[in-house]
This record gives sequence, structure tokens and C-alpha cells, in this order.
Amino acid sequence: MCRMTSTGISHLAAAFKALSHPNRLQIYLEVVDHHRQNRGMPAPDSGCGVTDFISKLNIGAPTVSHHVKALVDAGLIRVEKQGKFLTCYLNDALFQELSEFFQH
Amino acid sequence: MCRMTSTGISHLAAAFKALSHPNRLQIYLEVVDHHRQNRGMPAPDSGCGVTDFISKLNIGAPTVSHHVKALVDAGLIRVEKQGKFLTCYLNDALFQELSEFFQH
DNA sequence: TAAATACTTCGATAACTATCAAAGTATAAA
DNA sequence: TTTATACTTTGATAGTTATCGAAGTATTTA
Repeated sequence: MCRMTSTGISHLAAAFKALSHPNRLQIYLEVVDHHRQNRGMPAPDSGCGVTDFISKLNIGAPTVSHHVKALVDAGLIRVEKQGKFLTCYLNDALFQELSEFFQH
Repeated sequence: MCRMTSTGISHLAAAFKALSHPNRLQIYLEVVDHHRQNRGMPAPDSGCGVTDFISKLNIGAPTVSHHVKALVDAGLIRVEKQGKFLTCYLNDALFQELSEFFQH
């Protein structure tokens, strides 16, 4: 049908699905913005704290937790637990893949 | 929270939602591929027939019809009825917008 | 050690979605 | 004008999802 494998398509569809909810897209945007601001900086990327999402998105902590997990499962972001805080980082490889998908 | 408006985010999320199902993504890919093949050609773009999707995707006509409508509603493609055939065309503006979203 | 903080998991619910079969509409072919 | 083709709409169903409140875990602070 086209030059992509069906697993490649499912993989991409899963990424789009994770971005298909406004709240989740907003979390992703936050992580992307943070990544951009830290790019080329001498200090290591401080990542993006989850606590902020809860206050900024006007949804409960369980829901934010669920959304973050969905973004991780789709491979869009990765998380690191530092003490009692969770920090989010952009998964550059998938961002790159999506970027190429929309290249002419 | 970030430099996008909330309507801008919903608009993008709606596009991602339309691309979040493998069958729908495959239809979109077909339209994108067709668009690429026709780019720069002297003859006008012949578009992409819906009948092919039904045979290629292994799902019923009602479901294909539903998916095509979802892609149209999201602004990803547009359709034209020519006689009893429906032809799909890429909406270049939204493709461009998505391309820019994933630009570094 | 007790209390507070930062999440996570569970259970429930209301809303949405993908799909199909069946029936409907509109165009084209015989 | 009958028949076939190309979709579309409707109604139903089974499965998924977003959200919440409540309870749980792990870490830090007092």
C-alpha cells in the first residue's frame, strides 16, 4: 500500500494517540519547550517537573500521572525519579521520527 | 504555560486524534503519497480514490466512510465528489503546520 | 518517629470510538 | 427503466478512555 510497514504505522499511530488529548499535548509541549531552552546549555538538562503540570492543567494528580505514563508508553518522553520528584525529558529520537514524517 | 493558545492546542490535538488510528493513518499516508507523486507534474492532481481504501484496508465501506469523514473534519484532507466517486486531496496547510510543530 | 509531600494504584463511571449489518441515496451503465 | 456501483446513514455493540475520589507507597522534613 505504501512504503511503511504495518508495525511502523502502528508505532506512529500510538505516538499520535498519545498526543491526541489536549491535556497530554500540553504536557508534551511543556517538555519540548523545556528541552529547547536547555539545548546547547553548559549545565545538564534539569528536566521538567511533574508537579507544575498538576497546578497548571487544572486536573487532578491521578489524571496527570496517567497522562505522563501514556506519553512514556508511547515513547515520546522518558522520566527519572529523583527523590520524591519525577522529572520528564524529551525522547529526541521519536521527535526526530515525527519530524521526518512531516517532511516534504 | 507555553506560547500556544488553548484553541491552537485543541486544533492540533484534533489533528493528532485523527491520525491516532492505524487505519486512518494509513488512509492519510495514501493521500500524502499521492500528493507527493503528483507534485510538480504538468497535469492536475488526480486525487486519491476512496474505493481503493476499502479493498486495501480490509474493513467495510461504512468504516472507511467514517474514517474519511474524521480526516476531513480534522482538516487533514478534503474531498471532492466526481460523479459517483469520491476523491481525496491533501490539505497542505495543516500538513505544513504539523511539519512546523516538529521543527527544532 | 510523626507529619507532610509527591506521586501511583484502584475502582467506578460517564463518555467516546471502531466496527458491522442493514437500509438508504445518488450516479452510471445496460 | 432496471440493475449495478459507490458511497452514506442508522442502530447496535463491544471495547476504550478521561476523570475522579479514596487509599497506598515512598521520600523528605520537622
